[in-house]
Amino acid sequence: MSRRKAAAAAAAAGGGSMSAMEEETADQELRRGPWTLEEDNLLMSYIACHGEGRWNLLARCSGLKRTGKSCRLRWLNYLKPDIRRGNLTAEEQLVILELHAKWGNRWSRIAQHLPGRTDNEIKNYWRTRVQKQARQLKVDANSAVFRDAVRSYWMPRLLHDMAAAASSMAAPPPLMQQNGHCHGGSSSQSQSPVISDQLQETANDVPVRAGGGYEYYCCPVAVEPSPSASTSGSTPAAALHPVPPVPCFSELNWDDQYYYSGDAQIDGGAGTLDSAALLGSLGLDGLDLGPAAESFYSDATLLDYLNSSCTATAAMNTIMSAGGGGNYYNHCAGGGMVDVDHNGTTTATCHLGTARKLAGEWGGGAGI
DNA sequence: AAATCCGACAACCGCATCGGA
DNA sequence: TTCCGATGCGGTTGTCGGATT
Repeated sequence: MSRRKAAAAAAAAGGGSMSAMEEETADQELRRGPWTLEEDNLLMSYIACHGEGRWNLLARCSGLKRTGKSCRLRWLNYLKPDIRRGNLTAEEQLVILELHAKWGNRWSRIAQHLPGRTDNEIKNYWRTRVQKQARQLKVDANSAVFRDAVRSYWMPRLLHDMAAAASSMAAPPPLMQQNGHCHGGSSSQSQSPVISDQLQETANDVPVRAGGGYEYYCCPVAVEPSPSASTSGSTPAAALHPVPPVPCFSELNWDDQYYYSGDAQIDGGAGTLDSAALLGSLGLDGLDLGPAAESFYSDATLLDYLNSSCTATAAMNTIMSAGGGGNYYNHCAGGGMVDVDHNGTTTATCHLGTARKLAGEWGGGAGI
């Protein structure tokens, strides 16, 4: 749009038609482009006195030579006091990836679940980071292949970053390092995940789930969130996940799980997992598994998963959840992950190699 | 050192929706 | 019911600074 057009629009928004001369005047006076400090101060002081809203009136009365739209955008995206600045955390990125998979380009809706973040910021993140990865893979960012790749590689990576950040004193779990796909122990910042290689591999592997050395157990299921619980929790992720009225992980019989071999389910009842020993082996002594277990929200599908997957991985999920302090994801285990999204999707992914490793290390692996 | 490229993000635009007259 | 202004939303562009050539 030309500046003249913008000026005309601004004048129209101001409430009346204008003559050619008035249009010319508006054209000359209307400011565009980056905001100056003086303009910001003017806008902030006006809003401090009169409050938000009535943006066109604000634009006319504040002395700002801007359109009401421009004022609103500047305030909402930059000046508003509760705006969070800085890089998106791994947790926030996870939320974005999850919610975008669910809702698509509903930036404003997604932003509602990330307090302090604007739709514009999320949109930019998606375009600059996520779509870039898709471009490099030569796949559509909205394609199933890309979503699979994100879920299988990017998300676990972010989960690992979250856990590492929350339990920085603890050494990375051994199983996190023995899987080349999980970037275990990587200290690279989560803000700019370098996943192209992994996603490239994923793009090749995902369509061939069997026989590529991977076995997945994925079980998406819709779970409507409880509106009343949407405000619980102090973190954005916590706010996303109300406690469901279903049995939690702690109620499961740890001695009566099954191991998932990919080819067959093998009764793992003989392998008793000692949670304390598990914690110790991970350098997470003293962690209270209770809250972690509580955070391991469950539903019928998740229980199905637990009954058909690796006990050790499930334990790892719980432990990492405790280490991460979050109750959103439960957690990357060397390429395997359980994702319990209480806004809609439960997805469990188990990496066979990890299952074997865990089972072998921790005493329940007979037959895997 | 200059030119170019590229990522990040602020800002703009058109359109849709809402609400009041 | 219709009109119109205000507001919100998503797509796109512009700008800037750092990295690379």
